[in-house]
Amino acid sequence: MEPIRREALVKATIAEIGAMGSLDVTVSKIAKRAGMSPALAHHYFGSKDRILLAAMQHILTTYGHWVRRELAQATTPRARLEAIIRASFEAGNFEPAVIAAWLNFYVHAQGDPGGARLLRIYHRRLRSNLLHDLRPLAGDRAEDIAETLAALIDGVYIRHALGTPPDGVSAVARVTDVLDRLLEAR
Amino acid sequence: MEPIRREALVKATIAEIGAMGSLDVTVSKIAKRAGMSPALAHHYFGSKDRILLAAMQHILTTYGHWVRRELAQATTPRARLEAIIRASFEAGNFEPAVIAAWLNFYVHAQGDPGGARLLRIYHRRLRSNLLHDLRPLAGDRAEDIAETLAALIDGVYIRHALGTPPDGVSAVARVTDVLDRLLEAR
DNA sequence: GTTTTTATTGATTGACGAGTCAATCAAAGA
DNA sequence: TCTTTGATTGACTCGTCAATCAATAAAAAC
Repeated sequence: MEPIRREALVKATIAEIGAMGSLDVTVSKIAKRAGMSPALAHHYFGSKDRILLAAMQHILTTYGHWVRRELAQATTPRARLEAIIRASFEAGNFEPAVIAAWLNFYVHAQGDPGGARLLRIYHRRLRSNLLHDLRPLAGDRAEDIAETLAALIDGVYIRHALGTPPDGVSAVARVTDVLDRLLEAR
Repeated sequence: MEPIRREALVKATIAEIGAMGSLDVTVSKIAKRAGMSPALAHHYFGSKDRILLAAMQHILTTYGHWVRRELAQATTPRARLEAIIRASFEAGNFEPAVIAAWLNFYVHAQGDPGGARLLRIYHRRLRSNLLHDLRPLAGDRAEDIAETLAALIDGVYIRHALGTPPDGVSAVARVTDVLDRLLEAR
């Protein structure tokens, strides 16, 4: 029973965050959405913070799946880089719930050590993924380019998430274009 | 008396946001920090949202000053572009309070129309500033480059604000480097 | 068939915070 | 001097929400 309830709560949490557009989300609403009493949510997670953290973790895990799925189809370093970029702009990332969760994640990472830890993991993973395939293409400029690409991915994501209507395809095009310019440069 | 109180409240709000690391900030705490009763804060601003909005506006205004100050010393389009970039990574932007305010600003922009409006203004201003000096250098590629630079600035800012210790100088270097690569490319 | 364990909830508590209001205080006019 | 007006506050209301707990139902173990 426990794993079922936990999963239901995590999904309900993400949905609720999406509906509210912020982390100002009540345990009661989450529980109701998951079809149980607020008390039961506390029973399984102990506290509201733990529920939110589990939701963040779930989103990162899902993102990890996308990266691996895209990577599986790529062979050359260049193709693998594009795969990583494509995973970052997967349509699922622009679901309102996911956008809201990411933004709030950023906020939470300032104070909550658990959130900060998760964010560091995401940063490190993205960086090392990029680095692995940049090395053979850019040599000792790889680290610098990786940092730039990572920042660009975050920036483009935020702009698509907030301002312009989300468009994964053009987002990928923008980042890959910069990638190519940086690679061709001496 | 009114303008004095309003300014004190806005400053106290920013300080309090910085101290708390989030927009979960109480009117009471703000008022106490500004040396007055909570009731008085309501008297002058009407509601908590208005106080927060005024704080955001204040941050954007300050940023605008920095841009103009940097621009005043630049003559060539290339120098002006660098000035805009430099303003975005001014040390003041990395004050914990300002970082917290920006991040929360992003979150709020999702739901609150006032916040969304302010964010649009910031986006448009940055874009048109960049565009103005990119046109003579990049012709019809200017719009595309402006969009990329804007995203990169946001992305680099967030990474410096959250992860790596903030370093305005290297942030500026990273963005200007990309700018140059994009300009030199055919 | 009885006991133990697990799942579940309704009701409640305790804290906190936004916004209101009536009452004071002080200065500025008349 | 009397009065009006703006500044200011303490006390209060009302709502919300996380967390607790005692009680019940159901299943598992013995």
